[in-house]
Amino acid sequence: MNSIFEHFNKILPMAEKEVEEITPLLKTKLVVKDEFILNEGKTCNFLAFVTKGSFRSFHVNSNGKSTNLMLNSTDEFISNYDSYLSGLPSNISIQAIEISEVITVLKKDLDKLLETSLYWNKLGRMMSENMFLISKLRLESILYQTPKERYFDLIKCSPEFLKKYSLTDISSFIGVTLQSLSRIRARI
Amino acid sequence: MNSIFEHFNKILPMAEKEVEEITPLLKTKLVVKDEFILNEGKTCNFLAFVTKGSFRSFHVNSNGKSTNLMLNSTDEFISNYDSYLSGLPSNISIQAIEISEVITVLKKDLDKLLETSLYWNKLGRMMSENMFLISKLRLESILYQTPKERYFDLIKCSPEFLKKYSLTDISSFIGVTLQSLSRIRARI
DNA sequence: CGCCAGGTTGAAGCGCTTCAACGTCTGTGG
DNA sequence: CCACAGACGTTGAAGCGCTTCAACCTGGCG
Repeated sequence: MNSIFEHFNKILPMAEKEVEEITPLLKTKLVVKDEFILNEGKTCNFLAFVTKGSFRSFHVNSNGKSTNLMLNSTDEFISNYDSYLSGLPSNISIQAIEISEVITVLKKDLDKLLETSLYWNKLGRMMSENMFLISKLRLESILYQTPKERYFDLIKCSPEFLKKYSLTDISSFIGVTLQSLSRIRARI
Repeated sequence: MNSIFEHFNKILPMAEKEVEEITPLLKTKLVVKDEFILNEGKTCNFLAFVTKGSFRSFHVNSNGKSTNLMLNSTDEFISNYDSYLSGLPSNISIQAIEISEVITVLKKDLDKLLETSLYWNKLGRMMSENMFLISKLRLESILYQTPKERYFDLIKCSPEFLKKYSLTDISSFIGVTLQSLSRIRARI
């Protein structure tokens, strides 16, 4: 549980009261390689915090083409946040890339805290803001940059990406085929 | 002021107290055609609610290519929300497409309300959630769909788009050149 | 009338996709 | 210890869609 408390504390320091409120709501879960923690078509009724391993969130479009929306690893939250917020079915699936461990909390439990607690509303607002910033960064890189620029920015800003994820997953994240990424890498 | 109150009330009903808190912070502003209400490089220290007219938010990349991030019209908020949240310089400019009117509120004033008010924290969280949903929808349409699909989805879901905005602005919003959009439209 | 903004159309070129073949590394079973 | 399969990545060739540069059309306005 410690890593998720540290994470919350970094965003907005918790008092004793908040620790007591959230602790009974948290569940630790082991996930095997290739296991799905969310399936397209189901509503995402939880948030999960990665304590070990890594995950890919991907969408399959009407032509059967699969695209990685997000790649996430330790100390990051994974969920289909729009399905979580709206209660609508998820249009993405989330799958473990390797053997992993997550801490989960259910929406129905968090919603109870949001009714009255200023702390959890502030934290919720800050987390939504953060989700927004991540989503907007991703949108801007797709809108403003070429695949080549996206790749080189990615490995410049977070070189560990290449170690954490396969080129197949990275190419899908960048929005090109594996072959194109291979050629982008070849002509350095 | 009425339209922004209606907007807030739709998201989360206000009590007398909240109306009194927010009213002195709101300023109405007229904007002429082509006027910038935010310039790239400046920090966005306000939120603006459109009561009349329309705006485009656009980015100019390192090659000088300009791309419309958002197109907005009446009863919508405009701001560079990430610059607003982070305090960092904006990477986009916001320009009036036609003669317009907005209601603005400054971040420093809103931040004061956020310190103590449960209402404004709830509303802030819901607005962040909404900004996130908009940004994610946009990201997904760019990531998962072809320009052709984006265009036809756009005019199917909001036919008024074609009346509100020029094809030049729409093409830049969709992420193709004006010429390509023209050809997409031609081969129906 | 002439100008200009907004949109269309044509032709050449480039980048990404697709399909396909081929390397390379790793784990597994004979 | 070798043979083989399977996952992952590279490379080749053909094709398609978008871009670029350019010419042209049209309606609105001074």
